[in-house]
Amino acid sequence: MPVSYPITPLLPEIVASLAGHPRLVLEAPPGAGKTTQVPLALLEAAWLGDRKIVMLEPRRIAARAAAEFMATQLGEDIGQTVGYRIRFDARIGPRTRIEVVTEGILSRMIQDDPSLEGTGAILFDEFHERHLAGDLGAALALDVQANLRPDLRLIVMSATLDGERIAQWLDAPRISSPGRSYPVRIEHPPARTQETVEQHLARTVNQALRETDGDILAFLPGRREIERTRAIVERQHEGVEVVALHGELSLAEQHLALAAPDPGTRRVVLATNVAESSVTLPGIRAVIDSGQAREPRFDPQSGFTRLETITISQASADQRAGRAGRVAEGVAYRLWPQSRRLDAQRTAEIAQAELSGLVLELAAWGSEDIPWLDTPPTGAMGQARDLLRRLGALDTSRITTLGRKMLALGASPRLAAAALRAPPELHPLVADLLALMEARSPLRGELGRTDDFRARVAALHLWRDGGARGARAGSADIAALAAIEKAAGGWRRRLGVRTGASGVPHAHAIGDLLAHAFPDRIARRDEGNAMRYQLANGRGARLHENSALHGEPWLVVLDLKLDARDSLIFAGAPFDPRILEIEYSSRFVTERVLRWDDARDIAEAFEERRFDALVLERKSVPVTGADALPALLAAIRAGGIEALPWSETARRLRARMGALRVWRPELGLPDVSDDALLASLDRWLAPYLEGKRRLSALQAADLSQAIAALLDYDQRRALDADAPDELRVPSGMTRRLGYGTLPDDPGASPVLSVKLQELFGLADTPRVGAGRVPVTLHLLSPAGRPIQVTQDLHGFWERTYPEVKKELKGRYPKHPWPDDPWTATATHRAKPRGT
DNA sequence: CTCTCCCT
Repeated sequence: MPVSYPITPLLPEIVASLAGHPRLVLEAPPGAGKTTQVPLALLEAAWLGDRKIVMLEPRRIAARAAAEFMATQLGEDIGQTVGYRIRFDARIGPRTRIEVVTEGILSRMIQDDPSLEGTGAILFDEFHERHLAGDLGAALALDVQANLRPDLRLIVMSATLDGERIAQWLDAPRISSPGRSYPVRIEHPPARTQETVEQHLARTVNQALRETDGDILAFLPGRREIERTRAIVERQHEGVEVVALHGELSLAEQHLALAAPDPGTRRVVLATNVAESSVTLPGIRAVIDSGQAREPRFDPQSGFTRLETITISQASADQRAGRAGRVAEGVAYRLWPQSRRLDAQRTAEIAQAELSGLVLELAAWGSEDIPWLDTPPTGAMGQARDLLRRLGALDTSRITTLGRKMLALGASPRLAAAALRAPPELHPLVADLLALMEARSPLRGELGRTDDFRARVAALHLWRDGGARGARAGSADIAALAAIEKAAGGWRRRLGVRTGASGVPHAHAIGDLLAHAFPDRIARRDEGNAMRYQLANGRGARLHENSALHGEPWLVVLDLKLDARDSLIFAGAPFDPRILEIEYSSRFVTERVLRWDDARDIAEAFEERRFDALVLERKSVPVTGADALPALLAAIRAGGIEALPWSETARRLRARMGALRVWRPELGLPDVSDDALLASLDRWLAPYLEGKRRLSALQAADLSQAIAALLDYDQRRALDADAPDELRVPSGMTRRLGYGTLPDDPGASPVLSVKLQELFGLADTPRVGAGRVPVTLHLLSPAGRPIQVTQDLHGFWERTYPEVKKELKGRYPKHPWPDDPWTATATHRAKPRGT
């Protein structure tokens, strides 16, 4: 008797649509029967011939369950018409026509046989989850269909789907099926001011207990929030069973959550996203949704992935609410305002994940230009290529032989690189590391908090050697160890190893192997602070207070919490730094590094030996003229032109040059302003710095010479003539000209300070600048007191001198004060010479 | 002193 499903009436339409068009989008909510009924219906399609159907499932449990369900429906055993293929486990027979596979398997199948010989249709189940492997598989399949296999049928199936966009991407018709579920009433209980999510949720639990029958499922972002909420709910209610459900729980604990509660007991399940898709809970009548989830976000800048608490999408909210309507009408309480708009769909994993596995697949495929639904972001792609080059999987952008082997091994690129570098005698240990690295830590209790990764390996070995009694009571989850051992067995088969590792490997064996997987996360202890480490990628990290790794000089960091300052190391293993010399000799550089020590006013040279950003050795080396020069010039640029040892001579020389440049531009004198001198240090000053290590070794005389050398011979002669240092006055003495200070006004008239009597006999103001600029006379009394400032000596003699003379005569009677200064003899003494 | 989930 064929059982009827909501999707059953649509099956002929689905088959017919695919006969006319090789792609289809099928939207059907949970309970419609699409996962099991569609593959069986396609089996009868004429266009399929005797080809196979491949169906992708995002989870191994779902793949196995779907295959079993279909086999049962056919009245067969699994491995006959219907089989499955997941990692380390396949039940496929010679007659198998429907293969249910997990997402990673499809890219393997396509890479191994791009024409997909013998496959007539591929179904992508639960495509709305938008896993990385699903997106890649779909894009590869579309590429195959477009270029090699136009007859290949592709069916994208989903519960909640961005149907219009997907249909456009696929250029495919859409068929929608009703589901089999009951109506769910949506409520938005408002939060009180200052209320935490946990308090709000606990209050809503009370409301749900009053308003509904059956069990309550609440969604929270993480374990911490679950524990806080549990504390509040348990305080408020007796006779209510509160169950936590999250990924860190043992299988036994998860089973407890899934088992039916005692009759008459209301149960409240506090869950993370596990309960959104992976775990099915019976008997839920009310859902309480915090609207939050935690998701990994890859940061290409740092190369690390961190968990972020995000606001869920509308599709997730609907999925969560749907959990309340499986058995009867239900209620969903949403802890956010009804007015808030959520994003329609969740962000695809491809947009926010680490992409080294994807890039390796694409390198093997030979093209990144395949029909993506969402194109992978360039930043993460670039980071992935860098990592793959570092691991030896790519040279520039082509896949290497090692890269192909890594892909064939089927571990993440990092772990695959480490596995393939290991000598065969270590393969048993490698198998354990692959299994342990891919699983959550099996350690529990006190030991669960250790950051020494070796403790996980030790727990596995103890358990393997001595069974459940071998593992110390309470310090490890036996079920988790069993699952890890199963995976390790799979890796052993793939590596061609018969027996598992046992006993205690030497202290560095584990770190030495894993260092090959995380060459960018090699860490060296700080010299000053034993809790701090420097990572090879240039970042800082620290151990937590009770670290078991304290004292290790070298670590490979396996897991950390990213922080702008020092990240916190969650897991690591010590290793022997000699492997770096042996295996990564090309990443060592020895470089001369020059530094200016401002406090000591000295250029220092070091020879540094580095591994990436880690400075391993630094020794002082003599500073040669050639390499001190850049440091000195940089120091001068930093300190400014005034920091140079300017002598009075040099200052005056520079001032005169500045003046003449303005007075006689036709001479083409160089610009000697601060900015111009700083900008051209390497031309005019560099020759005088040669061989010097300290700035103070630059003598004032050097600077004067360097300034003077800015002029050629003709300019120098013009300078002496037209911007002279001093002027001879009628008394026969020479007096200095005062030039303005740069850069105030380089062309200002220079000042000649002179006693009045020294100018007797001089009719007019002396001029400089080839006669273009009168000097500014500061006329002084015999005692040097200022009498008058003027640029018009002639006018002074004529108009002012008669007045001034009277006064000066009284005050300085011993000095000559002639009535006719034009013809008088100039003197700098009290009495004219020879009188 | 800590973290959702999934997979070759």
